[in-house]
Amino acid sequence: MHPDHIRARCREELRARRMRFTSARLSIMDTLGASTGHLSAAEIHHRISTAGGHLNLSTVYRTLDRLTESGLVHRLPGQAQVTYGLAVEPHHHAVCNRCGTIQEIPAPALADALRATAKAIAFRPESVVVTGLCPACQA
Amino acid sequence: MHPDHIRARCREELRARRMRFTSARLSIMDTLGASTGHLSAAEIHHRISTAGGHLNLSTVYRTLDRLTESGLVHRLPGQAQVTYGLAVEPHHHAVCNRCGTIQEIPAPALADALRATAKAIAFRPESVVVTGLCPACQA
DNA sequence: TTTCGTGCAAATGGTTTGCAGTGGC
DNA sequence: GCCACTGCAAACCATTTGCACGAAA
Repeated sequence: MHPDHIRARCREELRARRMRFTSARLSIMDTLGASTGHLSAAEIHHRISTAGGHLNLSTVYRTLDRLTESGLVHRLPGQAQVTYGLAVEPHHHAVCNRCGTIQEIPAPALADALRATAKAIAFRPESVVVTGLCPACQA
Repeated sequence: MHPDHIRARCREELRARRMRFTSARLSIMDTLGASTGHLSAAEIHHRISTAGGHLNLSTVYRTLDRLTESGLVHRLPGQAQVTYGLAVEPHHHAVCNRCGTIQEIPAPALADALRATAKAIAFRPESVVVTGLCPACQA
């Protein structure tokens, strides 16, 4: 996603929720936007540091919490640690039970079935995580 | 699942993998079989203790690892802790992002779409976790 | 100026590990 | 008897929390 677009969206969403637009929030959104996959809190912190930024790890955690609550960021529990990604749109993942690799799933087929199934139990779905074995680990 | 059936299956699977049939493994399998939902390591440990059994918590973890590797048990990463359940068959769950409640999803519709989608990326699916908001938390 | 957000450091708690002893095969 | 498995206690490490300072509105 384009940095300017992220900045704009971030500002807008934060304002809508009466949350302040801070550099911590922006740099985390930027970092997530610059990454193709999901990142852990530690990875985000590391990337910001490497890029010359400065942000305390506990602030990363707190900020991710707020952003998750606000719906800007999406949380994905993993085997050992939680990872985060920009909440772009219904976003489906395949997580390998052995090596932990996360890959995106092209959603269309799944989306319809999901909607129907979720409706049956009054559940409002945000994303689907399929766990199993990735191609490499099937050996 | 019936205790005798569990015991038999446990013995059989363990033997097939040259793993020993121990009381720790059996009591964990029993505990999981007696529960309708998934349980955390701590809950399993607590239930065994309450039932008069004795099993060290670290043994519970190690045993669950081995059983998971063996495919007897199924691991489900949650927000704060990992939970485990008997690996009975493609098993689908809806996990609430807010309260963490796990509910089962009647699978049929989802299962077909899943199979097709997974095949496209050569992923071998074991289970599907839908995250979102449960009915109670949609308020 | 009033809150809300952040840095820092210490605490928390689920999970892992080293080592010595025990039980399955 | 051999070696995988277990108990115990200590270590680990991701995440959380308390408090005081600093910055957004």
